Amino acid sequence: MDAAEGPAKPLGKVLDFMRLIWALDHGLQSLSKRMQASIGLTGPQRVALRVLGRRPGISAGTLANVLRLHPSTLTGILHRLERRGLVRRTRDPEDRRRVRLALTARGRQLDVPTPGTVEAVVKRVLAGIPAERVRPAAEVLAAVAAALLEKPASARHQRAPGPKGRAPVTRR
Amino acid sequence: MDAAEGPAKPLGKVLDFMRLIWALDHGLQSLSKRMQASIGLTGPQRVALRVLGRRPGISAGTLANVLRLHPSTLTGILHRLERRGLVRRTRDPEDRRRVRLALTARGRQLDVPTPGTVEAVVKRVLAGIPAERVRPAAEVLAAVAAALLEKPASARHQRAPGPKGRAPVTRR
DNA sequence: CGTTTTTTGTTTGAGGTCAAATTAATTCCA
DNA sequence: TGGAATTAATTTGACCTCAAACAAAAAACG
Repeated sequence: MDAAEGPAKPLGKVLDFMRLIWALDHGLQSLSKRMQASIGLTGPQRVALRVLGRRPGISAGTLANVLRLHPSTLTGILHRLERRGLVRRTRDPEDRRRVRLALTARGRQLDVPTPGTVEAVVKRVLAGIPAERVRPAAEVLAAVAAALLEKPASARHQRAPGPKGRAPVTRR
Repeated sequence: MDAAEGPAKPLGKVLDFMRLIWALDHGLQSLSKRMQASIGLTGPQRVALRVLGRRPGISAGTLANVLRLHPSTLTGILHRLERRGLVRRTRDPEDRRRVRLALTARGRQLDVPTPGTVEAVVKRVLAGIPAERVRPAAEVLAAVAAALLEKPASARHQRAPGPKGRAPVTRR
C-alpha cells in the first residue's frame, strides 16, 4: 500500500510546519473523543469545567475569553454541561444580561486531575522537556496564533467572484 | 467589564500551554472562515487542493495520511471540492476499492500561492523567526502532538460510570 | 423621559472532526 | 474453488467552531 507512507517527498518547509499544526489539532480532537468515552467529558467541556472550578461566578463572556472561544461556541458547551447537571446558569440580578456560572455538586466531583485528559498528557510531555526549550516553542506558537487571528482590516471591498462566495443568509 | 481581561490570575503552566494550543487551533478555524469568504475555499479544502496539485493521481487514503485527517473527514472535504468542479474522483481500474484523485482545470487555476491563506500567514511568520528557534519549537510541537494521538492501548475494560457514558450506538 | 447605541448572550447555518458501523473489492488460505 | 480476513472508502452520529443575525437589557444622551 503505497509503501511505508513515510515522508515520501517533502512538501516544503511551510507545508511541513502546517502539517505539524494540523497534527496537534487532530491529536486534540482525537483525544477529546477518547475522553468522552473514558470520563464522559470532551476536551472543551473539561477545560470549561476546570476553569469554572477556579473562577466560580464567572460570566459567560469572560469564560469565553479565557478559553479563547467564540461566545456562540461556549453556549453549546455550557448547554451540554448544564443538561447533564454539572453546571448551573444564573441570571445576574445586578445586570440581567449577564449569566453567572458555577459548578454543581456533581460538577465539583469531576473537577480533579484525571489521567487520560489533555491536561494530563500535556503536563507529562512538558515535564519531559527542559523549560528553556519549552519557552521558545511557546513564543513561536504564540506568534503563529496571533498572526492567524489577526484580521487584514483591509479586506473590505473585495468579493469572492467565483465558486460560491457564501450568500448573505437573508434569514428565510 | 471585568476590567481589562488580561491574564488576570494565572491558571498554571500546563493550562497556559493548553490555552496556547487552543489559540492556535482557533486561529486556524477563524482564518479558515475568512478564507471561505475571500477565496472561496476553507483551510482544509485549500490544503487538500494544494497537495493534490503536487501529487496527481494520489489515492484518498494516502491523501488522508498526508493531511493527517481521518478518512471519513476527507470524504466530506472531497465531496465539497468535487461538487464545485475543482476535483475529479476516479475509481482505480487496477483496484476498484481505490479512488484516484486529480484536479480539474478549474481546480488547477486555484493551485497557486495566494495572500491571506494559512500557507501565506505561516510562511510570513516563519520567515521572521530564525531557523534555530523554529526547529526546537517544531520538535516540541511534534512531541505534544504524538503524545495526544498515542492511544493508551490499555483502555479496554473501564466504563464511564457517571453522567452519560455514551451509549454504544446500536444503530437505531 | 424616550430614543439610540452598546453590551451580553443565544440561535442559525455551513463546515470540520473523529469513531463506529457499513459496503465493496481484494487477498489469504484451507 | 470458496469462505474468511483484510483493506479502501463512505455513511451516520454527536460535537466543536466561527460568523452573522437576533433578542434582551442596560447605558448614553437628547
